[in-house]
Amino acid sequence: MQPSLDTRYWYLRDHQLFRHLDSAEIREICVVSNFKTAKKGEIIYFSHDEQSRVYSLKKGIIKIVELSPDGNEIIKEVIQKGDLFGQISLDEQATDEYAVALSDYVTICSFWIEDFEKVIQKNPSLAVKYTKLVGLRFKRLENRYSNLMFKDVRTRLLIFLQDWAASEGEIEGQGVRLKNYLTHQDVASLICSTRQTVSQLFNDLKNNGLIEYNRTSILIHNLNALKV
Amino acid sequence: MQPSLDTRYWYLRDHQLFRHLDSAEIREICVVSNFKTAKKGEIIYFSHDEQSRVYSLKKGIIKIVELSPDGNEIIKEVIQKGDLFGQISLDEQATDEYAVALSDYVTICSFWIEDFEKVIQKNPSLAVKYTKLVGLRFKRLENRYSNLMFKDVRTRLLIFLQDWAASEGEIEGQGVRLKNYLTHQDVASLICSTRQTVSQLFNDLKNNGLIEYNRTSILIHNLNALKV
DNA sequence: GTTCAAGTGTCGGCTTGCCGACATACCGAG
DNA sequence: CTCGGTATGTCGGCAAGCCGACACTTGAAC
Repeated sequence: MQPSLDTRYWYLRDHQLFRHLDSAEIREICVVSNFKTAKKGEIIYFSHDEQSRVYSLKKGIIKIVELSPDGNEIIKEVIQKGDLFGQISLDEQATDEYAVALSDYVTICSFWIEDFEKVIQKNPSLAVKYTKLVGLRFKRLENRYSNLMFKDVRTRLLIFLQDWAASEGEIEGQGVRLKNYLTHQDVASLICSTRQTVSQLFNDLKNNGLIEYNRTSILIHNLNALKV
Repeated sequence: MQPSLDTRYWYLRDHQLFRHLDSAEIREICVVSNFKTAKKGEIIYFSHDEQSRVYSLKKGIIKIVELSPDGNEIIKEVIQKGDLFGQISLDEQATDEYAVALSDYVTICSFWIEDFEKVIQKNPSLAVKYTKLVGLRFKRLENRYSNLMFKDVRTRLLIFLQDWAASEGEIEGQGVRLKNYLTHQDVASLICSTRQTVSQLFNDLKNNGLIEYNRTSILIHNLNALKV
């Protein structure tokens, strides 16, 4: 069930990638866009047709997951509103990854990479913006990689919390509050550790008075105190 | 000492990124290009001016290195002919990384990212190609990342040898020969391990009759026998 | 309210592979 | 040839953190 052209128009117009285009250009892009919704727990893409697409998250939160050979899941990324995912490198290579909705009311918008390439070809400034976005994602991954190499689990968790707080935290008194949509297992998978270790570290932090938390929310009393 | 415009022209023309451009376009790019050479052991870039550049390796082999907070070096990538490196995300963000020539006769070509952006603006099809190249690097990094998460050191070394053999190996009888320009320390840093462990594993492989090696060359008797 | 599955807390044992220490081998410069 | 610096070989001790096991908590479904 596709939303009306108008709705799509307003979403695209709102996206940092398309903001600077004029309305005729946006309308053109509208035509080749595809919208989809999902609710918590649903798997969002997997099939082959859907692997040749670039996605953008309009609403909600999702995680990108890949299964390891031995069946463990690795979370490659948590995607926020506005982020791009899917075949952002614009090649056709198949992957084993899929996306899972972590919240209700997930809405995503997607393009065939062929269509998207055409759009890029037509809008040089879009080309530059897109290139930079992909580059940014590269940097982010590089960062995770070097953390994994150099920091122990505890430090990785602290960095993870800081990043999370920086991107989504809401200031509350002296501290920062996070809406917690991740399980310990999720966090473990994001920082390359195990459920048990994460659970233990969270309790350490709690006992040291650095955070409060429950299943739905995390309160970091003082961001600076988390600094390594 | 810059090579002649002609030399530059032929190099750029040869690069997969620019191959489809016409000669006038390439000449324009020539003007903003910058060439540099180095020999084994030399450090290639470090300063701030040189961090706002995109590089392409014309000849030789180099490694991209970053120092960890505690002084250990992490090899982020071994760069082969034609590969891009440097500020490929096209932002200005400073990094602590630098490049070291692993062979003699290293030649690199670079662009100011501002210039490069202009080139992209003029040739949006270049943006698509560039994005795909970055995407390739992204995939490679993702792979390393998931290996690091899921495989033990021994397996990572085996995978590393297979990849190396696939990209540079020369068939010799039943096996594959590699020109060995990496020290155990280098290999360790690439697969996230330590010198000692790598040394030990290499000897295991040798004792099991899977490989022969010395400082300058590695012979893998049978690639399939390395398969995990 | 009851039920049940998913998420969390906690405990030891155990393994990997890191680390320091030191010996040895190799190679280019003089 | 000798020297010195770099690369490699090898050992044992040690710690991080993984893993299985199991109990407890929570919240949504009925």
